[in-house]
Amino acid sequence: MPELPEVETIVRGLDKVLSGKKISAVKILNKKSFLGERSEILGKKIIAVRRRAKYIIFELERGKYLLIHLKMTGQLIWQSQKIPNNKVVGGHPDEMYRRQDKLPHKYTRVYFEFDDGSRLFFNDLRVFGWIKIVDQGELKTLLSDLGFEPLPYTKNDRKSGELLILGVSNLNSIIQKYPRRRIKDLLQDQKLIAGIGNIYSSEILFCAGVLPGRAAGSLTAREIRKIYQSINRVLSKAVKLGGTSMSDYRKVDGSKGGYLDEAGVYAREGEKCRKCAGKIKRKKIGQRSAYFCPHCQV
DNA sequence: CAACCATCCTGCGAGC
DNA sequence: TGCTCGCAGGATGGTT
Ligand SMILES: [Zn+2]
Repeated sequence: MPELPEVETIVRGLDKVLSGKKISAVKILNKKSFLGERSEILGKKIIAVRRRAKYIIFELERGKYLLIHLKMTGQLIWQSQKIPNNKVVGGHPDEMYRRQDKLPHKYTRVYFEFDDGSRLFFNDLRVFGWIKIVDQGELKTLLSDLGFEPLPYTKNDRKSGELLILGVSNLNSIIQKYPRRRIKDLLQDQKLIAGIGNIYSSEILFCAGVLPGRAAGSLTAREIRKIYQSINRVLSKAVKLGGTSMSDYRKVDGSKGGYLDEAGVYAREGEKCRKCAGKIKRKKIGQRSAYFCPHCQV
């Protein structure tokens, strides 16, 4: 669920509040959601929180890491002990979660307690997500197959350096290498470009004016440039809005809503296109719904 | 090689 | 009311 903008948002928030805190307890409410021996992280400090693709990485003391994937419905909420309104929320904005009041609730699978009494809750309705204890070697292995990071200057894994950032020439090479694959599928392939999922692939292609089912090899140089620009525009706008995750909590905070309020096509089947008078269509591409405007996209 | 399928889970809304 | 079906922001491993 959460894609790059949502993961980036939660990572920025958590890095601020968790850096320097010591893990004093780990409560595992669902065994499938936590992989590893919990004693390996008890008493350890969190040095930093960052991400690579849609993976969240907690760097701990003495070469240990917590690797987290939110998958479809994962959500992280940090809450201070003294001021419950002082919180950081990110991940899935599912309605189910909004109906729950106190934490932990029925979808909380794991939570952490820190030395200052604050807590971090991992909620995950569908139990696809997980938290895994790894060392540096395992971390590297698990992340080794990931492709380019689409956005520059975000908080991805700095140690891997600038080589990770997607440039227009990289996009060209990818398209040349897989000319028969559909462009939406390429954009979502984590081994090629890391962090784009089902919302933003549709949004990017709407922005670029390209139909999601187009074979990569049929794209003109101009269209490829437009797609490249759209990747940057759509994702950076979503990051600015805090992803799609936090609208509910943002309303509580009196601030603005998330990206989905402004989505051009995603989950808007049958609704009016924002650029023309036509209606948004939905079509299965690679077993997932692709949304597009048949008039604005060619 | 690309497209399709099932799988891991839980819940919602539409239609009968 | 109760049932089935399709759907949901991910990723993997298998088969045509
Ligand atoms: Zn249109």
